[in-house]
Amino acid sequence: MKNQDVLQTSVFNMQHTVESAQPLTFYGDYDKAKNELRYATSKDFITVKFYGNTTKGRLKVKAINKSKAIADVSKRFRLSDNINKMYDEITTDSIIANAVSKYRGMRVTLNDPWETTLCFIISQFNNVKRIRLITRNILESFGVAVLDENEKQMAKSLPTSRILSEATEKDLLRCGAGYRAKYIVEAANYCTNNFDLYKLRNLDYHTLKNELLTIKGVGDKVADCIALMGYGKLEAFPIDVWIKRTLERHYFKNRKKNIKDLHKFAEERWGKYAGFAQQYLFHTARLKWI
DNA sequence: ACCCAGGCGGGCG
DNA sequence: CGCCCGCATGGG
Repeated sequence: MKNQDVLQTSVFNMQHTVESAQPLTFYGDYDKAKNELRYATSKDFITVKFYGNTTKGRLKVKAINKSKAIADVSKRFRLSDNINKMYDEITTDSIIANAVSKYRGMRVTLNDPWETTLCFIISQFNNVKRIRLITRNILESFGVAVLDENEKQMAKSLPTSRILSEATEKDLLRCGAGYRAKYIVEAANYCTNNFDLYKLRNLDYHTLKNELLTIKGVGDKVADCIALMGYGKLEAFPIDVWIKRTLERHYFKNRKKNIKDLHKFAEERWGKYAGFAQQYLFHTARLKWI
């Protein structure tokens, strides 16, 4: 069929999704004018272009293996989620309502566990621009060539943990990773030789998070990011500086709260979709603060 | 020049 | 436990 390369969407906004600082978007290439995203998987180079509006649209996918690419896009953007139900569950107040109204259609993406781990180790005590820079440098230096039918390189995909376990701290310093360089090498070694990220998919959220915390360089916040965007645990609620500030400002009259209390607050208020709520609060705070 | 960034590990009390 | 500090690097 002619339309095999098209995915129908409803309540989907690619721009908000891509611009909200998620792993796919750290190493993918997004053209805002065309509303087109290009990214490499380990086996293909996918171009996905959005047509239509948030309420109703379609995604046109180009790749060597189109059916697999379609499946990848659908999974990454979580297109089969009942997003309206999720909005109903998280819209507890005007703060969230405004964020949802502004960024309706923004999805929490579902990414490869190792890629997510790598991206969020890099993210710590860093800004989005530099996360993207470092990720791109690692992609350039250690990425795996993705070939077309004629054995010609189309792109590079992010290196596996095995590949990065062969790298040295110095190599990663050259990529701009700074003091995180040693965390990356250690995590790559650990996830290659002692700890299989791909066997954790069936764990419940709390067990998963405790497992992830055994990786050096992964603390409370990064573990939640990995659980949320690498494993799809929507109840995971990463608390970074933006979320902490925005919660304190809007829900605690600017009073300082500790991380533990904020986790408790988020769990009680947004429950199993706390991470979904978090993405809206984060994106709003990051773009609009001051 | 100074401050900040999707925090974390380690050390100390 | 909880708290506090140093940490690499580039952009505003």
